[in-house]
Amino acid sequence: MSRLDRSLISGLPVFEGLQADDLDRMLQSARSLRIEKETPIFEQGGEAHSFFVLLDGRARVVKSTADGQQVIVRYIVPGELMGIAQALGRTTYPASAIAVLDCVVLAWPGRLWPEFATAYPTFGMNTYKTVGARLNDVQTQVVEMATEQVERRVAHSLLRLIKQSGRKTEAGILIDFPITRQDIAEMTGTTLHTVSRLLTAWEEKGLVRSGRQQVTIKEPHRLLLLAEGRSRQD
Amino acid sequence: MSRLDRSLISGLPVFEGLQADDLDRMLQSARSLRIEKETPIFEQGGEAHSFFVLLDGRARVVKSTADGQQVIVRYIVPGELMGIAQALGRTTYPASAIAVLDCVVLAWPGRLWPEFATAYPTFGMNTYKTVGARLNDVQTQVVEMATEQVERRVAHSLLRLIKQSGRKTEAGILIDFPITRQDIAEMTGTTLHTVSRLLTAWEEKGLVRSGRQQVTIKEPHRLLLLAEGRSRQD
DNA sequence: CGAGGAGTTGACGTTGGTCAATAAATGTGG
DNA sequence: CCACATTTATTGACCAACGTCAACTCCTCG
Repeated sequence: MSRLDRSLISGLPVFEGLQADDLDRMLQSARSLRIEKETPIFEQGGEAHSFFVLLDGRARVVKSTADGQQVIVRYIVPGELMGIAQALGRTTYPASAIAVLDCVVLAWPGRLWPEFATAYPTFGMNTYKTVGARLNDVQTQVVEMATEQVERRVAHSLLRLIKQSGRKTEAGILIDFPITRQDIAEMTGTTLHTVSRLLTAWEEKGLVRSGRQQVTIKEPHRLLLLAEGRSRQD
Repeated sequence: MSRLDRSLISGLPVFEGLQADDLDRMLQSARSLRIEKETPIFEQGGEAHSFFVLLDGRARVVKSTADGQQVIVRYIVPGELMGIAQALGRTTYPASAIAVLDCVVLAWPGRLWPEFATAYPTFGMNTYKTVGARLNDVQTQVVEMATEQVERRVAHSLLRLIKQSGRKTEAGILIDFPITRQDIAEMTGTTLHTVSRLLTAWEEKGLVRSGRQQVTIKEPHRLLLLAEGRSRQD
């Protein structure tokens, strides 16, 4: 089996502050996996056998209800942790992760978590910082869902997406992975119909440009005004 | 200053697995505080100087938007941690906590967190377990807000409240602290009007009994059916 | 070239929010 | 202990946001 090079992870925020030989030792227990587009990386309710760092591609984290409805909790971009149930004392995954594009991930056996946390306290702290940020994100999302109406929620979601995963183009900032109306609906608690109507309305106003499985924000600033609810009437 | 006795905390889940002398040492750096009803314990955006265990009373954790709207993120009952920003690498509190009743809390200086986590790893793990449970809770709440309509959300909220804070009475299970229609609305992302209408409707069906600042669930099972969306038509 | 996935758009109805008025309970000061 | 203010709750009338249903178009892939 080919050795994993330290340079794969040395630049990532989660591994910041770790010594070169720490990184090497951590990599010795890692496996690298390729996951094909639209296949699951781990599944809700399944035993939390591994935790992961996404090296390449994009993943979406999805939580489903008993009756089959689902919500996209977040998107994961390269460099980010996922599936860290073990770090939170869980034995099963609370959500599923699905590759949005072909992905490369590093996977560590979940049972190594306690050793890692004590052997590399910086890594532990960095991980918990991530957890803290995510907890805050999802709480913010609850607040948005409770207080904002659909138009603002969708606007906020798009802004978050370009912040995390935007690529500058001539036309504006492109969300850098395929995303459908349905996906946006599942992130914001609405229907693909409403998302479609919003996007066409915004397109007419020159805020966005959208097509099949892609959205470009042409005027982030004006979309932000809309998201914040200033920008009285159209 | 009076010494704090180990029996204050020895039975609490967060301190499970710790030695008696560990508990004693931890208590040496704790202060005990009384907080009056309706006053803040810590405030959103404020410097995270301390973390807390609630010993007596009830607290509500509230997150507000820039424009003053607020959402009740959760209620805290005796024995639970709160304000653990430091454990998640945060320097400010992401939400406020307000005493719902007169409260007694133990407070530790936030800067002690790193020492605690290394000196008492069990405590650290227990804390992160709590964080994991809360992250899961709030993600579940997002799913509910995205997929369920108001009636079911309110039903779910009440069920969660009696689970966490219910007291058996002759009439049914009482939510064991003062809670207004407005509070329930802020937990579920609706208005006090809608909550009022729902409660009176449920009262007519014999599911609950409610009055000023109090709610009793008479038939938890039937309310659960309603929350789960089985129980077709009325 | 055909099938299936993604998107658009119109018509319609319902949920639940907004506005407003009133009542009931609690607290406060004289 | 009573008068009055304040907080909490109830209820009706109205209507808008947005979900549902349905039909149709346009891509893309095999």
